[in-house]
Amino acid sequence: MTLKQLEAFYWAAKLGNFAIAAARLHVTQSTLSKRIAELESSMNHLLFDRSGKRAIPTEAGQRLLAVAHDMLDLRDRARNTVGEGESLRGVCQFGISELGALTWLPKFVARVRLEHPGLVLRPYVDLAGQLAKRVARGDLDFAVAVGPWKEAAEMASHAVARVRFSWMASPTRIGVGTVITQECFEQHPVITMTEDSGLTHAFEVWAAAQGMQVQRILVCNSLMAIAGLTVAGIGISYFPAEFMRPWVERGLLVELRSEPPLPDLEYSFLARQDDARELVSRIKRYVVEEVDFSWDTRFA
Amino acid sequence: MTLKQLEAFYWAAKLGNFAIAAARLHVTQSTLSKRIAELESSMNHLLFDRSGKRAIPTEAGQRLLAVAHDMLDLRDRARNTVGEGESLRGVCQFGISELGALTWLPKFVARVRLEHPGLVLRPYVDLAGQLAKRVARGDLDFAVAVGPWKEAAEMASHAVARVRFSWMASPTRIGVGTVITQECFEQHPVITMTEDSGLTHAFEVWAAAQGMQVQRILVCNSLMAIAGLTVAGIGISYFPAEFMRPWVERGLLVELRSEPPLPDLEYSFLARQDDARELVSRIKRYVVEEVDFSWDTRFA
DNA sequence: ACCGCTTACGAAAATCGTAACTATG
DNA sequence: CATAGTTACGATTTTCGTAAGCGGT
Repeated sequence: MTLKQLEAFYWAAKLGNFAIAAARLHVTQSTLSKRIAELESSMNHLLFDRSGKRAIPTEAGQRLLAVAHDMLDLRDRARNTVGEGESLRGVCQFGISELGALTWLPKFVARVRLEHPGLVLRPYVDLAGQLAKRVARGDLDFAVAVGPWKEAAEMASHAVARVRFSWMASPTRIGVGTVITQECFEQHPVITMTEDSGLTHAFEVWAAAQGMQVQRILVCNSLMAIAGLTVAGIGISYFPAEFMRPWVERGLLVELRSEPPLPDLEYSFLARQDDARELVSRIKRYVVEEVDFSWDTRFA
Repeated sequence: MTLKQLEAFYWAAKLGNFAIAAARLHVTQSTLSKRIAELESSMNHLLFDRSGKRAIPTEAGQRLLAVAHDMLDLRDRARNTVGEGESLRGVCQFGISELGALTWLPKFVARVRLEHPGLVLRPYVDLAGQLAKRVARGDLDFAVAVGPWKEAAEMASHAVARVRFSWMASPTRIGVGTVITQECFEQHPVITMTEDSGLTHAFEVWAAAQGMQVQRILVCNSLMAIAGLTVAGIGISYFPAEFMRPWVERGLLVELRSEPPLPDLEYSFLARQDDARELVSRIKRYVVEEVDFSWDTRFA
């Protein structure tokens, strides 16, 4: 029994398909098939029922699956536990949403710089879609963005924060207390971020669920720019409620309820699934600890 | 990183010596050394401080050690969980002490036969020393006996029961309430089991600790025979208190206190350390559950 | 010089991918 | 006939043991 065999078995069982599992592990299907066959023979048990089209784990396979998962987990732990306590060095390129950049990024950077003086951080601010693509390509070590919203098999995501969003507009455009309905979208232009944005994606899902038709005359890739446009009375938009509070308090924007309300957005830590580098797992811990979308650079 | 490497590292760290670890794993020192070197290079960390004579794990090694242990544990679990639920087949030869044979063996056999009709059980009754030797040689799959009392590196033992022992004699030989002291050993012959017995070994340890000189005129390899001799008033001996109660209650024997009292004896499940067969691990569970030295065939 | 580990090297075995093959829906 | 998995086979890589090397005591 080897770790490779267990890994092959695990992913084949998990994905229900040898070919996909093989791709996942960067080996040919033949290799994967053989690894599983070896495992089966070393255990004297068939692990898959191959009669159908999908590869279904047998009873024995089911039992092994849980143990195999723990093994692989432990393998990653072993890899990372060794370098523990030493400070990281090298370069870490990561993606971050604009909102993140304006809220928790400085604290995060400060903390990491303090504990890992030898590590060069290269934050890259962009929309969720772009970030995901870059992580998948390996340009970025990880990203923190809204998601996951495009199912990509090779990506692992881990939710790190929920953020409440509200519709907002300038009080010169819309009365305080107005409830956003389909009607509003006919009267007011909606300003959204570009398509690649996680925010926009969430909005589209929401609008589609209500069967709403929306005129979107303005699309922009910067949250702060949209905020400016909204304050100027160009249209209505939706923002992280907490983050915009200063504007609301100064009377530049009013918060509007909608029926149904916008769902909270989930921000996730996004990395390649097969990236077990110590760098990633350790930095991830800092992200989990430091992410705080209510903290705000503007008032720090 | 492979399981072989982790195993090599684990035993080298645990035993503090590459050569012994290599023997333990049935490979040459060169192979073991290389496996560890590979592990070190795959981790980019030295795992041992080789400066001294003993191989001391480094800081990183220490951390890995715990994880490695869990991994190996999990590997054995993986091997065994797969066949779980199916009934065992084949032959199981195991050793058992006379006391065990007269107490819990029947229940144990009944239970195993019920759940594993395809398994042939071959209990072999002998003294602890012989049993241990046979287990080590591989003649027996396991044994349950007093011990471990000879430190053998390749044996794994797991305590399964404590049994209280008392000095006993015929009331025709010795007054009720007599306290056993050095003096008694000058007046009364002590009947013990042969040297290979765990009981005898425990007695010798005890006697040596008190600095006692003992005349042992009678040595026998059967507990029941010794009981008969003791009832006949030939000498004094020590017995599992609970097991002899029927004799005591019928007035054939009296229980005597000694100063200090005999220690409880620990019975262990004994198997080869490198024997990870499913048979052994599963049968072990039955032993642990069924061992009960107070149950008694004579009255079942 | 001995002990404990590493290195060199060659034989044996494994691993892996290409490509052909088989079975299922 | 297309999809999903297995088998055959040869090239490459890995693994392992023997034996020599090497650095402390």
